[in-house]
Amino acid sequence: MSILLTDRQQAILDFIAACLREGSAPTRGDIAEHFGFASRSAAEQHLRALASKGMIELQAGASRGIRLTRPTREQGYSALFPGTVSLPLIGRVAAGHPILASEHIERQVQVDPELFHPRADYLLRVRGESMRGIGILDGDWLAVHRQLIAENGQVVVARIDDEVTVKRFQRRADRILLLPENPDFQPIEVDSQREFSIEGLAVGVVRQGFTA
Amino acid sequence: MSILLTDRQQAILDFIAACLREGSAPTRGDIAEHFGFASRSAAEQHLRALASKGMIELQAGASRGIRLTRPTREQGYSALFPGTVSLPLIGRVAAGHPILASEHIERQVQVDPELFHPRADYLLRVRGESMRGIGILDGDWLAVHRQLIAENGQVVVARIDDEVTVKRFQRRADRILLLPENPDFQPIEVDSQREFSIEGLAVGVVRQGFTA
DNA sequence: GCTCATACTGCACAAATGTACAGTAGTCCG
DNA sequence: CGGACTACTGTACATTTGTGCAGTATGAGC
Repeated sequence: MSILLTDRQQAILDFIAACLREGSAPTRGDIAEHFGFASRSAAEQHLRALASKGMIELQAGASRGIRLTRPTREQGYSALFPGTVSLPLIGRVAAGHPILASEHIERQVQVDPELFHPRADYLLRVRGESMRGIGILDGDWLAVHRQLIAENGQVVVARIDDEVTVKRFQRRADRILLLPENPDFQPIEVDSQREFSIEGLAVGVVRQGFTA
Repeated sequence: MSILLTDRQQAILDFIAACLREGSAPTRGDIAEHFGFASRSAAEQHLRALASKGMIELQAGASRGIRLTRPTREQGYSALFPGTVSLPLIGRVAAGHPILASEHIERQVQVDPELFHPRADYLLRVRGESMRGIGILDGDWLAVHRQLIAENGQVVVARIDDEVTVKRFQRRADRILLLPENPDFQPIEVDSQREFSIEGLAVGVVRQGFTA
């Protein structure tokens, strides 16, 4: 069995997504009626196919028990997943703890992770003005995609000796530079003495309000 | 009949909202089981009460046919209404047309309007660098709350002779000033010759990505 | 040609579900 | 006290719905 969906299956999946957007999953009868099937069994079989391909999950016995599982990203199904339309907001990161440790999560924020490219995994509360030059201000929420490597010039969330910071990444032959975007700040030079890791890539900003 | 909900009715409503967040509305049986009712009729009657008070809408005959109607905002039901968890993104605003005219809407963006205070009504694509000083860059999406008046110092979306602009608002005895946040730009002075109106208050920013 | 997968029709049955009606008990109010 | 309202129990029945089984037609691949 191919993992790819047939046109028909894709159409069924789209219809299910549309129904969920409207409020509730379709019944077999709804699907049959919409596609002009004379029999609900046709719908049932399509659901089985979609389920076996991992696109949906069927709850046995329950009416309208259809859930989308893994969203086909490019279609924007993500809006239908309660768990995925929100992002954790990370506040003060304590030394020695992973960023996403639950004690750092201030709240869940209703922002679609798929809004950003690549997808955002969490929001990090920015402290300081070192990146003001590219419009990242103190208090802003930085959308971050988790990844361990970066290319020169990318804006990253990095950890140096247990301290988390946002800077532009620059790898030289012999050392790593973390560049601020503010003339009032000095570049940070990372030598091998210090523990260094990249936590993620900055993929966006969310800001609430403006000071008058 | 009071329009206010009893404690029990509020609890039922909360449960329905919770179920919808999980994916689908509850059946009478689900409600009865959750609250320990021996009979599904108890659930049915509560649903009737909620429906007659306008809190929910019942679809006759359909299983799980419960919809929330008016969200009690402060409870965060807004997340359950497909129409209210997203904001329209406004692109280029054509002269002479209201901002929210449908031809200006580029797409719907999954961002919770309640994230901002006051609530955001739409997102406006920012053009130009005139507000760079407070971190509003070219291409950013400005979250805007519709309102027709503003106080001195607030960042507003204003319309001057059919042109839409984002500036800091300053009312003087004899004239109105629109102040940029960028030394490369000059303040705009609005005299009585020109048609002027405030479209809304800037309440936040959403940005996708950073240029390397 | 045979086999396999897709895409359906048709029938059937049991469980889930919506819904109506009758009745009990407590509270609040005039 | 009687009446209205809330909050339930209990029974019953017609649909709606999920689900299984058998069968037809079509196209792709060997």
